[in-house]
Amino acid sequence: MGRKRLQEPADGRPTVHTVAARAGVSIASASRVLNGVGGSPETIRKVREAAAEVGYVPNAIARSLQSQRTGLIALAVEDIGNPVYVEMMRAIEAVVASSGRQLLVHATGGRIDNETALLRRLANRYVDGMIVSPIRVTDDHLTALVDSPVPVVVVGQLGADAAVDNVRTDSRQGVALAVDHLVATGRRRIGFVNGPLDTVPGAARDAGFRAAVARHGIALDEELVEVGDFQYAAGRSATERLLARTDPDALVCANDLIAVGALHALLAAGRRVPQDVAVVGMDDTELARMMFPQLSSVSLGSAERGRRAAELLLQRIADATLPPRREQVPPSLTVRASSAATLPAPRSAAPDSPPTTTHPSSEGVTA
Amino acid sequence: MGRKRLQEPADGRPTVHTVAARAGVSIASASRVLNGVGGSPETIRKVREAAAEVGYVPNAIARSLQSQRTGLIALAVEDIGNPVYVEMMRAIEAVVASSGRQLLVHATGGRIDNETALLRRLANRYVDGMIVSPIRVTDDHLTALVDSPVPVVVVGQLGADAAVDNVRTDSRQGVALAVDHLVATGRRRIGFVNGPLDTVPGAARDAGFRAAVARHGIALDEELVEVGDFQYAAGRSATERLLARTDPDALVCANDLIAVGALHALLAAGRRVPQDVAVVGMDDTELARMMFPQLSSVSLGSAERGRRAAELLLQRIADATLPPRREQVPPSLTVRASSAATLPAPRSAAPDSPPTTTHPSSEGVTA
DNA sequence: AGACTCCCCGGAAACGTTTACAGCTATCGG
DNA sequence: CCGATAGCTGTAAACGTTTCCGGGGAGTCT
Repeated sequence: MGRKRLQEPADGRPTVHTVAARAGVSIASASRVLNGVGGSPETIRKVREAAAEVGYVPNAIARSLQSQRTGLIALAVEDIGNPVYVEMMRAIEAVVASSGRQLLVHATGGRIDNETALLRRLANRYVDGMIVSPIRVTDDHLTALVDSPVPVVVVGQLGADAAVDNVRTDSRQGVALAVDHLVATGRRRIGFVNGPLDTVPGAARDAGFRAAVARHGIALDEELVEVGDFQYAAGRSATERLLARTDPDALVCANDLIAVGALHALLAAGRRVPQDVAVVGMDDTELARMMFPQLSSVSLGSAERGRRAAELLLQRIADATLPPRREQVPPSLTVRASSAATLPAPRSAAPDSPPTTTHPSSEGVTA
Repeated sequence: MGRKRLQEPADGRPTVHTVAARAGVSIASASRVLNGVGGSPETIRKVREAAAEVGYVPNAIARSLQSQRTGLIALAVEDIGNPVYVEMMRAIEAVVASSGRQLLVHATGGRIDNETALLRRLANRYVDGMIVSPIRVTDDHLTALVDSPVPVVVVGQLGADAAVDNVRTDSRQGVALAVDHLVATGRRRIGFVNGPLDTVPGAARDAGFRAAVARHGIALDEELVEVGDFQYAAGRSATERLLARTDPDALVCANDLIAVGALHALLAAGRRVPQDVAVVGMDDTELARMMFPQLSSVSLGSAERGRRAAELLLQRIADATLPPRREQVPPSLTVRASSAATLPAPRSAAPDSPPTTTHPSSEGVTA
């Protein structure tokens, strides 16, 4: 009658009230037992029994409302299909899961407004923190990052003074590794298939390529540079455009998807890889090992960056007063068949036959 | 002093109380205005103004507690790196996002206990529904599915009588398409590289392969069948084992990752594809188009299945009383370079390799 | 003018949990 | 033997929102 609270929701699902009533104790005691803090042996027994009998499962939302956290970590990346993000996601997931939390994945499609909206929406507190790997950064975006109501860690370049936890790599140096390797193996007409220049990685890689080429005293022929999206199809058509107007002996590609596209364009154009044209990709994803010939690729440590970003985030969630930190993961080059220095003898083949390639060695050599 | 409720949390973040106090109205009125239901023009103005001034953002958790839903949909798949799941995920994400919800992705790693635990954890109501694509199914699992406290849709085969929404394909028929195509192009010693037989898709594909081969009157040589995981590396080593003991003229692979591994093993063993050995993969992922030679592959409509599963789930969330439904997506075969060559029917005289006719065509022919 | 309708508003309950607080009992030390 | 202390328990507040309900005012129709 004069009960203050419905003990059994219309739903029929048991709540802590149900358990408490059945065990003949107060909800406070029930809650304490269920959380493993306090309670006499007798109470513990009764509550455990009652909970088991009614099949009680705590409501995560009510708990979150009370505890002010959800146990969810968000990850926002551009393209969930890009294997580099898959690797990063796996690494993040491992750390996040080991802290008992779950990962919520957002695909932004590279649309900046999308991402900013996401950041603003963080204010509603549905996640405890967020890892974001922005491909484009605007001022609006940056302020949204800085005064985000929940901890945010950025994977990728960011303005030097931004007060945001940040894990980055040096993709300029990454491109330099590729160029150095190609120059060292005798290549001189080195082409570059990049992603959009208005993206952070695109701009960095462009700068890195120009600097590296210049460092080797090579005058850069602008015809050797082509731009498309960071995708397979775009990489292929960009390479086709490049091949239509000039004749490179090597190609540096801004990521592995582009490199695979380039590989197809080259083979379709009758170029042999690596005999006629060496190809080096970037990100060193599983895809690089899966191609034939296997792709040389510059690792930007995406898994490692993901792992560190997740750790930074967890630390910041634990202690919001930490100063903003920045970590850097060095790039490294793995040389495989697509740019092998020593060329195996090609099979005797008709000029128009499909290109013969080197045997897929199971692994490459890390430089 | 005698205030019943703190109007301003220690946090400093504005709540609906803050807004109401600032606007000089009750929290009920504030809430109504913020939700766009009711309110006089004057009240609306005041509340909107107050909300803007304090930068109010509703707390998603409190809202969820009240409304009994979170706006989250979970997706549980075995391997987030498998492109087939990426495609499925993309399709699901599109539907889910269009309903204003968000997708929560779980990677189960194929461990069944993991998945069952996930299902049980659903009871804590953190998500409004779940799409799961189980690779193994046990009784325990099945009961967890059936009496799940929140709506669940299964992508994949499931016992005929299970009262769970279910979107499936006919992978036996899918394998049959591959075998028919290979037989029609003159292949006779057709090998099969499958995934584990204790998985649902593995078992179905095995049965489909045996039935299809038998239907063509070919006595199956058990040496032509090999089993590994549904992964690239496993596909490669399984194919190596197969090649070490016998000599197929075609390979059907249980998914595209296996097919890529097979491709590598074949090329490493000096076999030409498709001249010596034709290869057909399964799932028809982007990977199939990215390989060289491009892979023929049987599409099992993963994107379509994902899309339909998401729609079923949304419908069930809207109306829990719907009867369990089952939908089926037909498989289809796309022929590309990896199985394009027709083998001369008589095996008696074919010492010389046929001329190479394949080059990476941009697309294949759908059968 | 009175009754009826419609709309708006505020109070308060509700969602399901955790936890601060206070009261109680039992034990123990002095 | 008495006071302090420790451990357990129950009451109630709190997390932030939505929503039911009743009251009141304005407008309309008879």
